[in-house]
Amino acid sequence: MLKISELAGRIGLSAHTIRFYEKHGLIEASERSESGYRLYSAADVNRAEFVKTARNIGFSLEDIAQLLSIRLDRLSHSCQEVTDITRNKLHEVNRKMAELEAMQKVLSRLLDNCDGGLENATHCSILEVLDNGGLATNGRVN
Amino acid sequence: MLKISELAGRIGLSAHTIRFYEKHGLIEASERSESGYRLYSAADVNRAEFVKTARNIGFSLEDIAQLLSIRLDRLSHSCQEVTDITRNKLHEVNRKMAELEAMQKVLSRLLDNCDGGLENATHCSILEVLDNGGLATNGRVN
DNA sequence: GTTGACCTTAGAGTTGTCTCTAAGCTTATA
DNA sequence: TATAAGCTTAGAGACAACTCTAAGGTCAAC
Repeated sequence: MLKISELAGRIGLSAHTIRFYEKHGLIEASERSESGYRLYSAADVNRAEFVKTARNIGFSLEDIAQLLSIRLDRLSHSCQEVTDITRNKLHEVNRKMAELEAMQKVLSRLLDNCDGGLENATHCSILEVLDNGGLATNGRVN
Repeated sequence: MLKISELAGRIGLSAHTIRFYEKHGLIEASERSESGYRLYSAADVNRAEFVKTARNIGFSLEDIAQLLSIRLDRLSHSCQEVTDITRNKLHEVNRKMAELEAMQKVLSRLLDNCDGGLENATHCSILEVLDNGGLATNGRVN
């Protein structure tokens, strides 16, 4: 049985975070010592590692809570429920990527058109674009 | 002179948000009516539009505050200061994109390897991967 | 037996960007 | 003149995922 900081070291989370996850139902200690310390069994460690892996992949704590409840009772849940969660996450990631790509393009273009020298900013092309409502080439930025 | 909701309609922000931006020094009303209503001049509107455009591009409110102070006194600031802000933002965007791309790859691969059928989740390959610490092909995921 | 590392709890603070509420005054319309 | 829409303020609440604090109990080593 591991104490909280041992578990923390093992999976690469702080003890604070582990308690935080516990409060949100993600990780639990199946026992307590006489003095009240959390004690983690091998199964607890596995569960915590599951949480950490899912977190690393990018699942939200809420996603992970759902995944855990499926994991806990695989017979009552379909494989589809798992792929749904995963697919939703992928869609979310794709949406954010598209946003970031748009930002990336605009920022790159702003930088391309501006020499960025040490002269004063009177004729800074970036400020001009911002003043004029955005880049105007293929449809407005905003 | 425009009242707050007129400005709001014009630039596509809520009056709430405009007051919020004011509190953070981004937008200001150069006058008040006798009854205390905010009144926005053409210059105020330009400034608000600048803020909106910069926000649309993805600059943070803090970035925008800096850009505004440069815009307000272009002679005392260099063009480089503007490009620095822009370049930092671009780097931040690139960093986030890389993270999202990693997530995208993992999620896609998880979905590829799982049929997602209505059968129960006993042999769900996604849960298995999560249980085993991530995808194992070219270096660990986590 | 004392030091210092570790554990406990409840709860507050952080970050960024809003979003909303309450309580009350002003303005426009019918 | 009544009513509705719009304005004011200070301040609270929302969201996600931590992160930290205070005040105190426990444990191992020297």
